[in-house]
Amino acid sequence: MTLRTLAESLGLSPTTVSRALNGYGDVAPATRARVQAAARAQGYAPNPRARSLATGRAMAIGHVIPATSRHEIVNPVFADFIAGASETYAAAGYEIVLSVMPEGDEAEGYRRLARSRRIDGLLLQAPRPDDRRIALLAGLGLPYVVHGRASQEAAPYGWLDMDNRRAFARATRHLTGLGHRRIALLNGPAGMDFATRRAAGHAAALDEAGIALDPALVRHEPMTEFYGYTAARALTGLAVPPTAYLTSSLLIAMGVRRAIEEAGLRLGHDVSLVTHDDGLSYLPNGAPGRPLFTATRAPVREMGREAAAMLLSAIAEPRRAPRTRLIEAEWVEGPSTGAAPR
Amino acid sequence: MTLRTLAESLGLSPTTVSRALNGYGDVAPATRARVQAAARAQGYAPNPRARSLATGRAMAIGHVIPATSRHEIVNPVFADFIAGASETYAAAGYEIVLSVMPEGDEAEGYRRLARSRRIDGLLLQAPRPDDRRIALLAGLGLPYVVHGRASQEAAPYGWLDMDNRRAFARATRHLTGLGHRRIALLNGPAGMDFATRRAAGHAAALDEAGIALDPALVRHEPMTEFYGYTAARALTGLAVPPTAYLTSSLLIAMGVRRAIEEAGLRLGHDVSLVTHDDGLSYLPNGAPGRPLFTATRAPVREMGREAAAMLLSAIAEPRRAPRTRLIEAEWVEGPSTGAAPR
DNA sequence: GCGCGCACCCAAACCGCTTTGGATGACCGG
DNA sequence: CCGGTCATCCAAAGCGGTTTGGGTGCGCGC
Repeated sequence: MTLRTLAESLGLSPTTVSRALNGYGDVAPATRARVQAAARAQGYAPNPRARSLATGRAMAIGHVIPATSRHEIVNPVFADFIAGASETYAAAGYEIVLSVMPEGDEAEGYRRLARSRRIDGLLLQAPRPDDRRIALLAGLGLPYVVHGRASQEAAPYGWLDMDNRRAFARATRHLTGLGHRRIALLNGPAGMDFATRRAAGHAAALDEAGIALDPALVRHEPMTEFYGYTAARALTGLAVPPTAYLTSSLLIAMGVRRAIEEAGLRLGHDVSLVTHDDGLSYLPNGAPGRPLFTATRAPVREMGREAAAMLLSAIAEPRRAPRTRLIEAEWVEGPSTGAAPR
Repeated sequence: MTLRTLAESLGLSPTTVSRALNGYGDVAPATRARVQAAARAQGYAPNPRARSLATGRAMAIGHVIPATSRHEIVNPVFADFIAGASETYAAAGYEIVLSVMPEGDEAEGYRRLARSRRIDGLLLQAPRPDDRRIALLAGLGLPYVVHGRASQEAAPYGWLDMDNRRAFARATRHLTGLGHRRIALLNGPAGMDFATRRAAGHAAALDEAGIALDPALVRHEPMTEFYGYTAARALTGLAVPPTAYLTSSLLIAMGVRRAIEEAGLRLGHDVSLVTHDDGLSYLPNGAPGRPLFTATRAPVREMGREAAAMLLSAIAEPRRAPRTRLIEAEWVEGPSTGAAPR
C-alpha cells in the first residue's frame, strides 16, 4: 500500500493525494474527504523513511545511553525521564531513538549521530562538570537540550536542571535550624555535576551556620541501598557520630535507615535524615500524603516532559537563543527529622 | 556530503563507490582502498534513511513502552533490560526505537507500527496471561520476541522467560524444608503473567508439602518498598502470623525487612525471607559475595542481551519456527533464611 | 466577447542510496 | 586473429514520499 497505488485506486495523481492528506489548501473539500476515507479504508500509512528522506526531517529524537560498560550501573532515573519525555514527543508525532554511545571515541560517536540525520535533536543526560560533549554538540548543528548542567561550560546552551545547590542548602539549613551540627552528606558519584552542586549547597549552608565542614562526613558513591547502609554504619561508629544525614537518593536513605535502626537508634529522634526524592514511579517516598522521609522533591518524569518540550521548540526555531530552565525542588516534611539530641 | 559528491570527487560513479563501501567483489582492491580513504577523510556517512528506503531494512528494533497513563508505574526492569538489549543491537548495527503505545486502541497502534516500516522487529515486554498483542502481531508479519510469556496463548511464538514457576516453587520448598508452614507471598500485580506463574509455583510447592494455602497470606500489588512494609506489618499482626515471606522483588523485600525489624523480630531467625532478584544494576542484593537476602536470581540485563539476539536471528531467518528460551534462576543463599521457630 | 483570477489538479524533479543488467577492455587459448 | 572469459566499472531504474511550477476550466467584471 503506497501513495501511488492509493492514488491509482482513486483515479488521482500522487501529488493530489499527498496534498490532500497533508492538509494543503489547494484540494477540493470533497476530494480531500474522498482521499481520507480511502486511506482509512485501505489502511494506508505513509512510509516514514520515504517521507523523512523527502522532507529532511526525521521526526525522531535521540536519547543517548552513556557508554555502559557491561557491569556499570544504569541510571535509574532514565526510565521515568524517558517516560515523561515520550509523552511530549508522542503528542508531537516524534519517536525516540536510543543510541548507546561506545566508551572510547565519544566525540566520533556523536559526530556520526549528527551526520546520520536519523534524528532531529538530541537529549543529553547525566553531564559532568567539565563535560566536553556540550562544546562538541554546539559545533555540530544538531539541536540539543541537556538534562542537568555542566558547570564548567561557559558558552550558552539549552538545559533543564533542578536547583541542586539550593535544595541541598535548604535541607542543610533545616537541619542546622533543628540544632544539628554534625551533618553527614551521602552524595552521588563525585564525577557528576549534580553531586558537585549538592555538595556545594551543603557546604554553603554549613558555612552560613558557622559550622566547619568535616570531610569525614561526606561521601561520594553510586547511589545504592547498600552504600547508604555501609556508610551510615561506619559513621555511626565514629567517636562523635553525625546526628543528621543528607542523602542524594531514596535508596541511600533506605540504607541509612537500616543502619540507624540496627544500631538501636530512632530515626527522627536520635538521628535525622533528609533525602532527595526524584519522584520515581516505582520508588515512592511512602504513600501520597504520608511520606517516610523529609525530602526535597523534583519529579524526574515531569522534568522529562519539560525537557522534551524545550527540545522540540529548539528544533522548531533553530536560531533562537538557547533556553534554560531551573526547577525548584519541593519541600516535603516527613517524620525523619527532629530536633538534635543533646 | 552525499554518495554522489563523494563519487564525483573521486571521478567514479555512485554505483562503484557504493559497492566499494559495501564490500562487493567487483571492485578493484586499489579502487576500494582509494574510496575508503576518501570516505574517511571527507567524513562521509551514508544517510540511513535513504539506505533503508532502498534496502527495505530499517536497521532498527522497536521496544514498546506499555501505555503509561500519566501516573502509572514505569517498569523498573525496563532500563536494565534495554541496556542489555542495546549491547546486542549495537554490535549488529541496529538502533532502538521506543514507541509509547497509547492506551485505548492498542491493536491499531501495533498495526500502525508494523505498517510504518520504521522497524525490522519488535520486542514485547510485560505480557499478561491473555495478552492479545501476541495473536495480533502474529498476523502482522513483523518479527517479534516476547520477554515473558502469555500463558493462555496457544499458538507458538518466540519468547524468552525466566522459569518463574520453578523458581518460586524452589524457594517455597526451601522454606518448607526449614520447617516453615505459614509462608506469605508478596507478589507483583495480579494481571501480570510472571506473577501468575510465581503464585502457581508457590501453591504447588505448598501442596507438595501437604500445606493448605491460606489466601490471606497472598498479596498482589505493584512492587514497591511501601507495599512490602504495609503488607508485612499487617501480616505480622495476624493471630497466627507467617514465619516466612516470599517476595517478588528486592524493593518489596526491603519493605518487609523494615516491618519485621520494627516489630522487634530478627530476619533469618524469627522470620525468614526469600526474594526474587532481577539483578538490576542500581538495586544490588547486598554486595558481591555478600548478599543481604536469600534469593532466586535472573539478571534482567543479560536476558535483554539474549532476547535481542533471538530477535535478530528471527529477523535474519523469517521462516524459521519461533524459538523459545527458558532461563533457570540462580539460587543465592543469604542470611535472611533460617529454621522455622517453634 | 475577452482577459483575468481562482480553484483544482498534476507531471516531473528530487531526497540519497542500492541494485540490476549491461558495457568495456584486457587477457587467453586455439 | 578471434571468440570467450574475467575483472571492473557504470547508467538507469527503483525505494515512497514531497514539492515546484505549471496547466485547465470556470465564473466574473467590463
